[in-house]
Amino acid sequence: MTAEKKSKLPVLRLDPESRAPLHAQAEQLLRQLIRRPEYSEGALLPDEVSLSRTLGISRNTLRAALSRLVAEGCLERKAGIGTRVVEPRVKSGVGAWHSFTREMESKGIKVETFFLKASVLPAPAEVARALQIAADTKVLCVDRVRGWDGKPEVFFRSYLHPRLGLTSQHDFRQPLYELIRAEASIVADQSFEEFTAMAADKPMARRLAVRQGTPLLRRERTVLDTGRRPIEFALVHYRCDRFRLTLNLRQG
Amino acid sequence: MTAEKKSKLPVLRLDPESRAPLHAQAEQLLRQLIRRPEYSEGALLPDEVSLSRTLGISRNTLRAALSRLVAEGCLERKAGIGTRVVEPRVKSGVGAWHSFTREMESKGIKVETFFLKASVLPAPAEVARALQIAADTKVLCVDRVRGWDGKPEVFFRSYLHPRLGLTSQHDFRQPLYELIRAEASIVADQSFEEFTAMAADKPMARRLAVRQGTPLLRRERTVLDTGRRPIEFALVHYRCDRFRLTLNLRQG
DNA sequence: AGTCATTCTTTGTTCAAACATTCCAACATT
DNA sequence: AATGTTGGAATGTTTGAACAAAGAATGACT
Repeated sequence: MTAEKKSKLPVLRLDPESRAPLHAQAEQLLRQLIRRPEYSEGALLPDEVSLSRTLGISRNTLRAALSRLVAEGCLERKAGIGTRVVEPRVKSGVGAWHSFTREMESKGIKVETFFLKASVLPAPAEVARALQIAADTKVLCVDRVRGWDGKPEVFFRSYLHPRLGLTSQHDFRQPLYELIRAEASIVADQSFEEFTAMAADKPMARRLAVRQGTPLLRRERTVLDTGRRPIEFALVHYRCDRFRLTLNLRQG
Repeated sequence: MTAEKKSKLPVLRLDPESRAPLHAQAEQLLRQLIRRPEYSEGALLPDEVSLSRTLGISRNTLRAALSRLVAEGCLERKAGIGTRVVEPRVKSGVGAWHSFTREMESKGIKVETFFLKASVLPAPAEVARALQIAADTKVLCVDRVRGWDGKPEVFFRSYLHPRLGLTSQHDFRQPLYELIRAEASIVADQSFEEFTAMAADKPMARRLAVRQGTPLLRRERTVLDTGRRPIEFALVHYRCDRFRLTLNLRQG
């Protein structure tokens, strides 16, 4: 038996008096809906056909509202599965990196990955905390650079949990998550994230081919597996002049 | 006669071989299109009906692509006018604050503004640089708090250029840009911005009704007038638990 | 000349319908 | 038990159509 409960159809009613468009009203109702406790734990929403019938609007109109909530990071849709509320953690609005790569490619940008080096070293305190291991446990640290048109744009440093059994002998030119998936765990699309602004120090400036002191965006990211155990702690640095942060109101 | 040229229909062709959805392909083509010089200065795009015919897709499918570019800030649509390319300057991803207020209200959130205090003081170095005035020139500093449901969410500190002729006697409970507009300049929708993460110090914690040390988002914003002269330098502080930053690739 | 109503162009909204794709679960087969 | 197949349920894609609303241009009237 699954932990997923099929949710009963909630009572939702639009205001026929309002001059606001139906998709806007639906969006607002959905916002209220997913703030309710029964939806706050990543539960599945009713399917689109039922929901549109409940609201008395067409499926297209409902989907317009849903799409905006998805774009905002409040909801997540999967074909064949359903629509679920994204857990209100400190989560990326961007989603996992591999989906970002896909998104880039859909925009006609071919992302290239360069492997720099892999080394085994005692976990720094911050890394040990994120991976839930004892400090100074040996972890694998992989440095990579991504970019396009031959120019580096993003620097990745990944600390991988020892449980994965990866060594510096593996081929890190292929996508990291393929490697992890092949090796052991299933990567869950969950992560805790944090952004900070900083200036490029000397090694970082070299890696990204920018001048020292260039503004960078530092992103910390902890990726979990399906059992909610930490798999990877990543430090990612973006060039501020190539990436943009936008501010959104958080739900709930 | 207007400076607007009605643009000729550009030649755009989708790839019938591609397995990518039509709306994604259209989005990609539009991205290339608006990067061309004839569209880089805020020119009007061809109307939706013609464009959809040119692309060989339905108007609905085209609009899906357009809507994403609008949401991203690349395009701007107005009923009765058309769709124009947004100028690719270093511009807020959020747009001007008053539009954010409007957006909030469209979501059913009534934004309230509280005026705290206005004082005249010598410009700190950072402020002087942003406003392009000599250090220690007397400037007007206005502190305000915005929020909803009676709870403070955002703290604003605005330093206003002396050229505007505003004094602490003005009524700062009304929207600031109305005041500026009435007083002198025309506010251009242009700004330079920067985000930083920080922890709440004592006075900030009091203003936002949070505990000291709460993570905050600090936003610096310089607003220009139509003549590209600085009007306002604003320091805005958001509660990290209520607002979210998302990462986007910058256009251009 | 100025003002108002009309009309045209353009985006905004909404619907119904059909088919494709993805995933899961149940069943059948080895 | 392991594997393969199939069908159902969900989202994804796309179309055509009609009308609403906003803005600009036109023309009529004062």
